[in-house]
Amino acid sequence: MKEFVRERVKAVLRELYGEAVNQSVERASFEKPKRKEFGDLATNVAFLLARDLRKSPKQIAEELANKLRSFKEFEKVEVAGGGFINFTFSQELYSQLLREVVETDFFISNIGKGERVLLEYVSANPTGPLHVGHGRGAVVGDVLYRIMKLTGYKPEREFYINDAGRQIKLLGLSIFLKAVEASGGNPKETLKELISSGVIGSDAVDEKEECRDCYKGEYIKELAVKLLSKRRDILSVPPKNAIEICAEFGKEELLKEIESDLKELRVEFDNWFSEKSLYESGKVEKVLEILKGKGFLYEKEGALWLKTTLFGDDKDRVVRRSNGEYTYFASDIAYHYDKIERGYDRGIDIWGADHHGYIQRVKAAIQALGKDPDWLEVVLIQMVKLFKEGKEVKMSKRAGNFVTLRWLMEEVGVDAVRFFFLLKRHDTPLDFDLDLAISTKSENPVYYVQYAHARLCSILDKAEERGFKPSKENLNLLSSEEERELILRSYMLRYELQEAALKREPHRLTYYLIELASALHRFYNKHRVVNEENKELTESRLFLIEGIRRVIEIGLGILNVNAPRRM
RNA sequence: GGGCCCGUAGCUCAGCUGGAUAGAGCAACGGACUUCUAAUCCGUAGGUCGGAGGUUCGAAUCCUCCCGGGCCCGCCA
Repeated sequence: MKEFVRERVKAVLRELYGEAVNQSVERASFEKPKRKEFGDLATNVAFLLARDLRKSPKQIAEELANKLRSFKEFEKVEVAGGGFINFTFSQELYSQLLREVVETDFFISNIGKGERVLLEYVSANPTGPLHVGHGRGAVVGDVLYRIMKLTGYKPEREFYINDAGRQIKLLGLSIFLKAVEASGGNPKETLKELISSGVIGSDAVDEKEECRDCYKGEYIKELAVKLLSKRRDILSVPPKNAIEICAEFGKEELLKEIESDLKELRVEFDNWFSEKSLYESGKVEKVLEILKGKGFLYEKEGALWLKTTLFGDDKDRVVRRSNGEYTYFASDIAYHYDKIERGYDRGIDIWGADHHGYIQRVKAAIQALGKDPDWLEVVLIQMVKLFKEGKEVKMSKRAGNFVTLRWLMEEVGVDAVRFFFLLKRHDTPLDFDLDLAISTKSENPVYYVQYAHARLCSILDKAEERGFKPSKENLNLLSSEEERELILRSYMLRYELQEAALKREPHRLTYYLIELASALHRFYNKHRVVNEENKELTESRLFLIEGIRRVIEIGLGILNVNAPRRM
């Protein structure tokens, strides 16, 4: 519909001023005006042309409007506000839009032009349960994926498993010490022995003679107990091996748990990419070789550094520590290099906002490898805080210092979790009101939208019982303000998806649905659909009802939230 | 000290590649159920868009400075 108006404007411009002005049309906005007196669609194209044509915006707008009035699709074309052109659509055009809403895939478009995009999200370390922050990133990624798919991109979803390096060793040690404790041993003594026998470094112990960076929380103990029941001999194998076994076991168990949590949240991936595989296939060494060949690596104090400062980073970064271990950064360079090699046109990483300092150095590395740093886009997800009865919920029994995603899902249900995570733009902190999320009152936006869907279904059912069925024969009867509003809004799904894809802002869709639901409820309270006296109007309205129902169903489907027929 | 994000109604936030009289929900107040789901709707009230400059036909939106808040800045991930 916007395309339609744009084409008409272009044609008229060409006729009036020649080909040269076409680029202004591409930059011009075609938006639904804020105020209804301004019609159905407005454009600022005259303002943009004013300089080139050396005429006032108003004069240009008038000239355009005069020509545009001849199209029968426009009931009115008016100039206002110093140069805006306001279009009011004809009833016939409205009918056509509604038919498209009901009968076509009008919401699918191709602004992505087949661009291959790799979306990476969640990518939690398999060293603990998922927390609510992971959940927010997961939902943002999942919904963005579906939006991009419908707008002509070719997105794929990937989870990067950090299954190598220090944090996995720490996981092993954490479980091992709990296993010692659960078997009646003294973890402090064990730590000392491990250090004196050289299995772990002396820096692994803090002032209280406890493991410095070990994972805490009940789940470590659960894992230790579970492992003990499977392998009673774990404490009698050499400690170095035992810790490795613990690490491997813990990682496998936690990964299973992460997968099942995500499945519960209805979040899926096309590919699970293992960090470890980058080491095993030699890709980490290979990529460092390349960087070395370009002269971007140097040794200092026994460590290996990448000159990221050459590419705008604050300081150079270590890729291999003096003890020979690679840093997380090293495998991340290899990982992004691998993504690029796999042929994606663009990578979008969804990270927690606390990682923002990391963006610069990864982009620097990409540039050092001779690629465009803009290949990578990073979407930052701000913190989630939970509130119950006005107080912040901070800890979970099981995970220790954070609240698990699973707990949240059990508390408020998956529909509410998903919807609420998209209630704010992803880069603003989210205060999640648990009481609101389980409320079945109008104040709860999930219920508000779902209720609209149930209400629509109910109307369709009732009408069917009385022998009415949707008909597109007399759509011109749908001429009230509320009906025209609903038709226009329904069709706008197409543009909301485009906007959301372009800006990588899936929350726009939830706002759209709330507004559409609101328009529907307003209509419902003012007009009766089923009217025994007027079959034509009833059946036309049923057609409209079916259209709105379809749009809400599609919208909720993209959010992966249920659209119930009854509530 | 440096970097990133944020500051919009009493509260929680939309709107930000500049566009017309700045929006929504909640809370407050007043109304609407013999009618397809009142889990709804209508109305009233509520604002120097943190502040000051600048850019221009036009600024909540872009630029500079300042104030306030959050996060990050290790041979951590």
